[in-house]
Amino acid sequence: MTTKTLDEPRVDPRVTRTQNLIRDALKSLLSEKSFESTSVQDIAERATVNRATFYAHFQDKFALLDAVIRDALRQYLSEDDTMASDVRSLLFAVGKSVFGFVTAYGKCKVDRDFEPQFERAMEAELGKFLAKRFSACTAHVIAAAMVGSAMRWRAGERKEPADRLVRQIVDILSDGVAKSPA
Amino acid sequence: MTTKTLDEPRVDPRVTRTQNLIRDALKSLLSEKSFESTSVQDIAERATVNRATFYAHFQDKFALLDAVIRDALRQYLSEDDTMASDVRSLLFAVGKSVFGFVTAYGKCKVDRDFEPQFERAMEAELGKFLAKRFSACTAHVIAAAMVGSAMRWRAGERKEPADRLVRQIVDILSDGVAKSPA
DNA sequence: GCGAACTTGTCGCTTAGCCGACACTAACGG
DNA sequence: CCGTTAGTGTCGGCTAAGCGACAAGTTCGC
Repeated sequence: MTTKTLDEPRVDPRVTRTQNLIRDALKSLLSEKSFESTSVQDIAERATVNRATFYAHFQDKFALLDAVIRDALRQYLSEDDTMASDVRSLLFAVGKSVFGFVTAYGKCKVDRDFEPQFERAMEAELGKFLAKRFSACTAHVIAAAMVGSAMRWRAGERKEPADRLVRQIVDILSDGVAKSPA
Repeated sequence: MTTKTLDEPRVDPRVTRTQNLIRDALKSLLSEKSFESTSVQDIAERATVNRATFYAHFQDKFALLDAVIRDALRQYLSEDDTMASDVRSLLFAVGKSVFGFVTAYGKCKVDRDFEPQFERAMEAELGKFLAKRFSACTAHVIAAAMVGSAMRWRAGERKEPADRLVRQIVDILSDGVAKSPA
């Protein structure tokens, strides 16, 4: 059962195609060079799309990066067993998704533009996902905790095993800070 | 040194893109099903291109197959050391290219439409290539001999080693039938 | 300081591609 | 036999994408 709610507003196939071309172009470029040193021209060229066409679809390269990251994370979140009913297993599944996602993007060149965008996009998308299960406030607390931890772990070059870290985070979130060991 | 003769008539990037999309679509489909059972609709769909657009670029699916095959063979012929000056090594290099090419297309489903088209396209393209070195008549004799042998070899499921066969063909072509063993 | 080279957004005009519909042919199956 | 289904090739009207040029901003090195 795909999510076909029947009221899709008909989208020109050219539009979806060029959007995909542009998205793929950025992904491909990010595996070669830093986001900072990647220009809109580079992206358009790689996508075999005119530069003006790029701007017809995205406000700038940051908006594109945002879209790409959010889509990819949504993919991760939908695949996993994130449909668990009880809170602990749900959180654990989500945590695994997030850390898996961060690992997948581990090869991207780290630069001043990429990192904050990466974090912001993840947090927003994860928040949106969690809002289906929790109150808005709770959802964003969880999202911030998960993403923040993952980014810290990423920056530390992932020395700790992800699973153990995720378990700790889940413990803290579900039982509260008070009950966690000093 | 690429062949930029300076008088290229400027081609719209959309055109080259859709042509590539269509070509790739056919290649991709041929690795899954027979050419016969592949419709123009299938190709257009896979290429994310409208069916009408297909007809703006190719007369029908046969013309497309022709173009795809010829392009691929040209690739093979340009890569190899087919620039040899003496006739024997030139013929040998060409023979290797042709047999290599046929091998590469060995996985394609064999059907009533594909085979003749395959042979015709190869022969034409190879003839064109050889015409740069030989008279038109000679070129086509060689092309027919090479391609015919390769197709026969292909039909026999390639029992003989290609190298030995190519050597025999080269011997016959360069020294004449009279001198070859019975 | 000041050009040179490069990027960014944006605009009007042109063009390739999408759509829907059309008349046709071919292969089935009741 | 004729209705059903699927494919083919073509057409006129609409729309997204390409082009070239523009002003404006950045980063150089001289």
